[in-house]
Amino acid sequence: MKRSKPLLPTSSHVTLGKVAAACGVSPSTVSRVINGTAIVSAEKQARVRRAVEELGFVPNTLARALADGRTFSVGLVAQYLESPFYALMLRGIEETLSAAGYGLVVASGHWNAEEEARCVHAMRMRRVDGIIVLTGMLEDEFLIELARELPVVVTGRALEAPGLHALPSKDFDGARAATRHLLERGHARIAFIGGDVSHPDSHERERGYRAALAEASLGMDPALMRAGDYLETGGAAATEALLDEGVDFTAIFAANDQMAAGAAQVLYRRGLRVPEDVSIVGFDDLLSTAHASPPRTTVSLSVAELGRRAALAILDLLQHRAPRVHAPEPELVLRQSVRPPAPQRGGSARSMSTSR
Amino acid sequence: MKRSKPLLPTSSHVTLGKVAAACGVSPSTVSRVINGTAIVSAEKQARVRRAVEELGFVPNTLARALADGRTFSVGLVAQYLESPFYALMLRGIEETLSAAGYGLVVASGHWNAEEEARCVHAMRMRRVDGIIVLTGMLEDEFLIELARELPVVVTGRALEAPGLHALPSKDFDGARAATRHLLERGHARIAFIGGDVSHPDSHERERGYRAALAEASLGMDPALMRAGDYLETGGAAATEALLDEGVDFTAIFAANDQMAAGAAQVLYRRGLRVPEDVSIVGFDDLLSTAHASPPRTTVSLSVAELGRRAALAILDLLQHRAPRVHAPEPELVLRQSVRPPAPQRGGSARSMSTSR
DNA sequence: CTGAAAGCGCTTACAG
DNA sequence: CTGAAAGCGCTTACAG
Repeated sequence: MKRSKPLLPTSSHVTLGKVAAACGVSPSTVSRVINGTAIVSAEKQARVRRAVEELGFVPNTLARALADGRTFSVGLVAQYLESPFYALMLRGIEETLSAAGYGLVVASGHWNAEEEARCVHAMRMRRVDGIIVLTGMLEDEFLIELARELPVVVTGRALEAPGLHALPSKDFDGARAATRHLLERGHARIAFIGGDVSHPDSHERERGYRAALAEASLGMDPALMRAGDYLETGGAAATEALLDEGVDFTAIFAANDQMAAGAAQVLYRRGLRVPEDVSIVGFDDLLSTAHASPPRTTVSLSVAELGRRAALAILDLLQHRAPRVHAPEPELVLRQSVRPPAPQRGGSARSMSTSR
Repeated sequence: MKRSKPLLPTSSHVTLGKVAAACGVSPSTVSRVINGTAIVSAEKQARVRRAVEELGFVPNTLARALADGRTFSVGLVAQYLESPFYALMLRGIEETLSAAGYGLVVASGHWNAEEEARCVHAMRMRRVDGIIVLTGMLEDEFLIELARELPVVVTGRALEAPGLHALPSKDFDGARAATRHLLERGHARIAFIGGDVSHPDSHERERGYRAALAEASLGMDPALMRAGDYLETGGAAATEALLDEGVDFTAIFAANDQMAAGAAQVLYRRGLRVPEDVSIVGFDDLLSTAHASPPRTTVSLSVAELGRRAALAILDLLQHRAPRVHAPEPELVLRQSVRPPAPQRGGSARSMSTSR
């Protein structure tokens, strides 16, 4: 059984000129039928299409870009590509851009302004039509100036400037909702594990926690507030400290899911059960959070959808339309890591941990 | 306080020609100093560099590519970007390519040959210098033909052809090691949850399981072998079936970590503890596996490192060197989800689950 | 060491 | 409706 067509019936060596020669029309005409950019007689259309097919012509986007100034590709400055958070974001972005015929050039800045600037520079050399920046450490001013050169979309911060669209997330609201949830379930001693303070959202998440406590007329206990880094190890370390110092708490609100996972792990190791002994709420709603044991309650940022919207925003900008999109509202996702605190017959996290 | 320099001292509108005009040399000379492609008098070098600096010249990679045929970018055909597995891979690839001055164009094929072929086509229009394909469903023949057009690296399969380098992983060995580990710990009733059968590696992983059992002279019990899909939900469903059907088992070997997470979740929900009641071993060593509660034993494929090597391989190919790299050896990572089976005082998974 | 010239593969006014 | 021509921003033999 023979194939009627080769599997890969295309060649990069065939040029528009050769196609033109092959079917006896001018290059201009070939260009026009390929791009549908002008009316061409049906007869020539057919001839051209056949030749394109037969020769396996693969149009050279670079040459096109050089001629008309558009590369149909956008640059993405991410931070840590191995992070499940960026993975979700990337999913949404790639999906949307691909569907619109755009290519995606990615680079990661590792939360370092200089690296991010290098990424931006590399992308400009490649003449991407626009750039999406995922939070990061670049100064607002830098982005504003960049947006004078080409369309820019940035997530995770609020910013207004010509040619620039920002998609800030309501971290404050989300964190407040998470904390309120714990309060409503009867927790009064809620530990907070903060994010990396160099990330702007970590302040907002902490503010949300503080606000909810204040609304409940609960005083702030510094012993309950722990520094973290948005990584599992940070969540684990903070939880260990909490336990080792004998701090009294019945619940933990971690500023992201990765830290919540680290916290859960330490509790597990110390023989404390979630949610029987300690309740936990995280933030972000990573894929793995729903599949933890037990599934963890968290604040969903709809990260993949955020990515989609960032992509839609850059697409708008590229078409000279003002983007209307904004980040999805944070949403509390109830799962099984929260329960009212155990009655105080010596069952707080503290006494259990010290009793071991 | 004023800045001495603007934050973004570059402009895409400055061309090499303008730089040349600005400092009174020919474009050729500017090109030569920028690329260090020929000896230029120190005096002119200095003049050119100053002009480049002052005008904020950003070389146009596209024009360069058109002139000399190299884009310095490579295409990556991934499958599901939101998957933690691809996230790790991407990390390793981007890191290596960036360091070498290459750009990365990503697209996802969603385990669908047609979509993957579309990705490949889009990348060839962009004239990437080479393509990395992460497993996927493209026929071997397709890749072989593609490699005649440009360098290709493919992970997850064994394949030899000119211009192509494959990085198959030893899934069989890994799976056998995982199963042996369970056997050595005294488990005889080991359930196996298989991967998506359309992925080539799932067969190898199943073969490894079978081989280990055979070596231990244990008969194959079909009731212990469950179909999965490499997703948490599949692992959960398989585990539920196992429990509901009252199958007798003391351990589970899941063909990947995501299914292991799903399995653990179901066990948790049914009141079975890991590892006290049931031991679990997964595969891949995703970031979240080390941070599960309890941390799960798994087979590490060193995915990020695999990504790095795939990138090194394409770099070799691009430099007309024969790649020497191969995938890292799978490695059993011992954590806390395995323990010898409980003594048979009615403590098997089966009796516990039915006693609830 | 350096410049003028041709060419990379397209697109797009400009004239029919 | 269609073609010849110029131009996009570089690089690279080719001659000094």
